[in-house]
Amino acid sequence: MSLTTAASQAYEQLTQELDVGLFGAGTRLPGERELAERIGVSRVTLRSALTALEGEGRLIRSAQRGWFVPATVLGEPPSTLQSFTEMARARGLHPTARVLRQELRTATLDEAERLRVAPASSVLQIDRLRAMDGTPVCFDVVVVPEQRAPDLVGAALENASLYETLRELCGVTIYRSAYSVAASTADATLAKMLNTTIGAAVLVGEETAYTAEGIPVLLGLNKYRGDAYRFQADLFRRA
Amino acid sequence: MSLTTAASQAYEQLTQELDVGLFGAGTRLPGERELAERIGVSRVTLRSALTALEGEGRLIRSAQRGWFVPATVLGEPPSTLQSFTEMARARGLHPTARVLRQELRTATLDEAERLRVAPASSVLQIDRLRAMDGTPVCFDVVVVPEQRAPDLVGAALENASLYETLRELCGVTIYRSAYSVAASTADATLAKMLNTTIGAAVLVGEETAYTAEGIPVLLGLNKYRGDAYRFQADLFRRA
DNA sequence: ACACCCTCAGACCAGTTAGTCCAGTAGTAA
DNA sequence: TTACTACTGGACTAACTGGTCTGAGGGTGT
Repeated sequence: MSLTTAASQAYEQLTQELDVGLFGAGTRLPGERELAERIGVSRVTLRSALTALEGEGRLIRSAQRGWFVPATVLGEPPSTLQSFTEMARARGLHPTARVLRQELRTATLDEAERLRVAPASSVLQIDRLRAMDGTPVCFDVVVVPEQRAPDLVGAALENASLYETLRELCGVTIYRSAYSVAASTADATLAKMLNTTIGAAVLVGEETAYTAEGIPVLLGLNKYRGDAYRFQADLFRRA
Repeated sequence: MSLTTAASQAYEQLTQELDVGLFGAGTRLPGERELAERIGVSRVTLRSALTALEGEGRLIRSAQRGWFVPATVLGEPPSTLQSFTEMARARGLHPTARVLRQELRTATLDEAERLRVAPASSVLQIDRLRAMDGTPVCFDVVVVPEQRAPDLVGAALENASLYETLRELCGVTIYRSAYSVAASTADATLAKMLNTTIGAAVLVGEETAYTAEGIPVLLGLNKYRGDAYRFQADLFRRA
């Protein structure tokens, strides 16, 4: 407290005033000039204190507008597209992916339509079994037109993130995905793969992924163990 | 990309709201004054953001009339969220809702926390059984704090849309919902209600709905027959 | 003596804000 | 039709904000 420097004095006083709740959450602080005068330091010194508080996340700066007390946000991340790999990492788990199949074939009529490519053109199908910390969680089928990602055909996808590989190897960045999920139950084959029982709940996700230009580049079918996965999103209601 | 200037902040928010389809294609945006207030920015700043969006062709300006979302040019699949009622209408089916329970009780600790109200404060619980053309499809539990929607307690909710009732009767408009879905199976009670078998696939949705100000006003739990409902959403990747 | 760092007051800039006034639009009632 | 009213975007102003830079004072250590 009896630190002699003006900067730390300003810092201390601001910290205390924030602790006490003198400035309500989400509100704007008084202007720098006014604050500086009240605390009894110059604006330059005041700013160094404010910047320090910003570094600690206790204040938010907005140029030409003012300093704001962060509003207590307890909200989840907004409707963002998170890949399996990213989600696992965010939870501190170790994601793995075993490739069961990776080969070229001709597209079905339905696939060609959804991917907007010529019927019977060449597509790459990839079947993977995905696990977190060794526990199988998801059986995953992906279909990509060869012409939109030619370098993916022979790529090493074992334990790799497909989204990241697409971006780094093929220069294709996924921007938006149309996603739908439904509930189903496991048949014998799936039950064996996911190490669960026949009839167990399964979450089935269908995905069509697009670039920012609106070009469809990927069809996905994910079958998650019902007790191991939860799909999250933010929805907005139309006015 | 997190420029702190107010203009770019407004731009980012508008972009996202356009992305998630908050404003339907071809519709008029709310007035500049209203938009500015909601985004928390002055009208002048808002207009610079709107002008930028216009330059990208994402908005159309019409003097003295308003700002419009261009009608979808390409075959962009506008796979926005379909509410229960909307989905039913889209298929030419007749949606109904039978109220099984509608009474006040005290909130659990968990509910109080999620709704940000005092523990043990009064909440209204509504249980409904929703059907399409007479076929039960969804069992639905909703919890609303009494203080945030006092007029809902005795309201007639039979076959009504809860969101619309909230808005018209209580002046509460839902802006965003944090939604999560998981797969499960039906127990005896649920199987009987949904007219299906024990062990059948069930899609369980959990919702926390917020106003534009970020105040949580509603907790929802929906249990859909797995063979009768499919959850759809567009997801976006954060830049 | 000197160099160095902290602090200060001041000035200027560009972005932001609240506010006012205007002209065109749309809907309604006479 | 006509007149009226409420609302819309368009334009502009004056005041204010943080961001940046300058030059001067005042300590401290060498």
